[in-house]
Amino acid sequence: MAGIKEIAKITGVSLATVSRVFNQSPLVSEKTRERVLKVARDLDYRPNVMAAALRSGKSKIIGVIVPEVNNLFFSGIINGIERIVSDSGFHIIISQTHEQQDKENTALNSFLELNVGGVLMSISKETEDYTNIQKIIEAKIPIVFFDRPPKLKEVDSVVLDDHLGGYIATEHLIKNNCTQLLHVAGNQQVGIFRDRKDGFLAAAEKHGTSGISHMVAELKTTGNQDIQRLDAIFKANPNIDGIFVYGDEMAIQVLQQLKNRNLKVPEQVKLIGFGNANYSTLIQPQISSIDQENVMMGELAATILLKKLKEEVKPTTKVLSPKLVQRASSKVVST
Amino acid sequence: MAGIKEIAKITGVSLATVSRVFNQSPLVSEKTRERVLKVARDLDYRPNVMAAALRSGKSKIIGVIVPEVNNLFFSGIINGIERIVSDSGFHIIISQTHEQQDKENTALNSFLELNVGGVLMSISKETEDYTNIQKIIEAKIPIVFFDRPPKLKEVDSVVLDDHLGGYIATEHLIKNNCTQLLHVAGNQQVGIFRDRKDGFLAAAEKHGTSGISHMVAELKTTGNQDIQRLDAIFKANPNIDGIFVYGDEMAIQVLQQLKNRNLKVPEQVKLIGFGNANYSTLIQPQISSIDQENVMMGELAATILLKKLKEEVKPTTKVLSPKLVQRASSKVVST
DNA sequence: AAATAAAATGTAAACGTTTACATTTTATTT
DNA sequence: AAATAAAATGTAAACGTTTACATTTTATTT
Repeated sequence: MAGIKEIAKITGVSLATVSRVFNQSPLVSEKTRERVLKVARDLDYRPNVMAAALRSGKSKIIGVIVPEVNNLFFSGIINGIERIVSDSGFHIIISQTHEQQDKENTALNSFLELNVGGVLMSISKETEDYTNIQKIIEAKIPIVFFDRPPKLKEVDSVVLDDHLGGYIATEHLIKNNCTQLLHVAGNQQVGIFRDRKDGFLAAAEKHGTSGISHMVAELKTTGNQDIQRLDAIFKANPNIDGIFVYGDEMAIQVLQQLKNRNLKVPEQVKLIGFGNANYSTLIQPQISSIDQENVMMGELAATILLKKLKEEVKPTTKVLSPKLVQRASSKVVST
Repeated sequence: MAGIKEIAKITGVSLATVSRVFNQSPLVSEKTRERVLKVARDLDYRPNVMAAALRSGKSKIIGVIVPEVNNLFFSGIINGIERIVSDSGFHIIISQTHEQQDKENTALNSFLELNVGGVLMSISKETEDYTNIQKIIEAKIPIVFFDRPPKLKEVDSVVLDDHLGGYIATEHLIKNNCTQLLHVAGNQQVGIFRDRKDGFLAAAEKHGTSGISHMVAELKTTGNQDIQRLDAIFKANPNIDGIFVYGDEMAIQVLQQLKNRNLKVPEQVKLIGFGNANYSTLIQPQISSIDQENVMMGELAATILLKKLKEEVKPTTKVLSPKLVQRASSKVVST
């Protein structure tokens, strides 16, 4: 495998100049640049990233940390990241935390060992201790957070306006003539679920004067117990005609329960989820949802990171607006 | 950050000896080993993987290539790989092909640039040209394939016995009193889908003498056209009482269609999918499926790779047996 | 045309390891 | 106890880049 040395010898130029060509240094004349590039192409030259990393202390690797990879939301983000990073010469290394702080720490330490050039991450639900994140920041490694930033100031992040998402979903139900609203809320420990609920409450209360009533059912456990609690609520409140569920997976379960109670969706009850998961369309009726713009989130986070790798930029927080995706489960049916 | 040099100075031993300690060389006495490790711990020493990679020509990175990361099957494999690799000192780098040969090539070239220590991969559906895979092999980088090996001899691979999977699924239906069997088959270009169909045929034909009849509907397009063809089949063959679908996602669609035709599952028709996807349990009735042992597949592939990294081993092909997961959709209902 | 500034190139050391080979120490055999 | 073999350690070069600093070349100013 040819190295910078051979190229230097053949073109009759020094090592430094060849190196400059590959690092897009402006300090090299167009003529020699072309000559070097030609020879490099002829020799099928590939820069040795390890050597460069060793000398410069920075590798051409971007570390990505997500809670889970098998998840439409995060895999979409990854796709967005890949798209932006792919032709920047950087490599992506993905680590999963499975929502565990210690796995997150392991990943961050890995990144330090690899001298990654930058980090893109969404912190785990469990994470409360930021010392490992601070280590990255202290090592002057640029880091951009997406979806779930830590509670630190002066960090770059790209987040979704979950409050707006909850608001949009609720308003959609109201516009489609629902008057007795129910929000099936997720674990309120999690910030985004709180925001969705608050969005629901804001929309419901805004229209409260015009005969709209609303209630919230917060789910705590996972599994059957929740399902039973919900069923009790449906039994006690047969007039519910609009349901906003905090996530699509649970929305499918809710749909199932409504069917069991012989409630027609969307004729009697309209339903909307959150997340725009792919399985929202597998089931009949297909479930309306709130799209989280995850691909764009990944693209944006990666774009900000790449910019930070080039120049000093002030920390920014970018807030994306979720979008309504209407499907059969919330359609107005003319009677 | 302390390096090998500081440790050498403090312990009064040479660079080489320190290096040997960290590379578990047997050529170092217990006494000095302990002394070195103690000092290393005190200094919070972390080996510089870049330097090691540069000098040795092999990095402590394992490259993993999967078609898609947002997929229960592959993400399970990744989890299995992570579990095995995690405390081996290796880092994992995941690339997706999205079933495209050129993305696969990009990933493989990336791996060469990074001088990965080993590769774990499942080839894309599109891949027919193996030159990039050959490059890896020529570079003497150990490589282990999982689920979809290339048609090359002398390669290590861990695969699933899809034929057996099809057989098990079909026999399960027969045992549960189905006599008019339908197999909804996937694209027969794909080897594993052919195997599943052949397994179905083998099981059905074995019992053909005892009044079992069977038919196959091969799906070609994706989307609505297939659904309509299937519906026509259901209409023309109202006696079908046992259906084996090539995959869980399609199984959900089939269940939907059966419901639309007011056919009760499992009372009138029993249904089983393939893949044991998580959404098989979201819907009512929960769908029986064939588990692909993906986590074990990942663990095995990683184990084989780690062994190859240590010593020369002959290429092996390990065949895993899929397992029946019975749920409500194929239960015998006492009348 | 000489003096100066700017652009382009070159020199050589360094990044932190690994490893072939050499040497010393320790254990084993005669 | 000397001779030999095995185990442990050491020396020094090398992996392929980047980069601070020095030098040369080219362009600009006087």
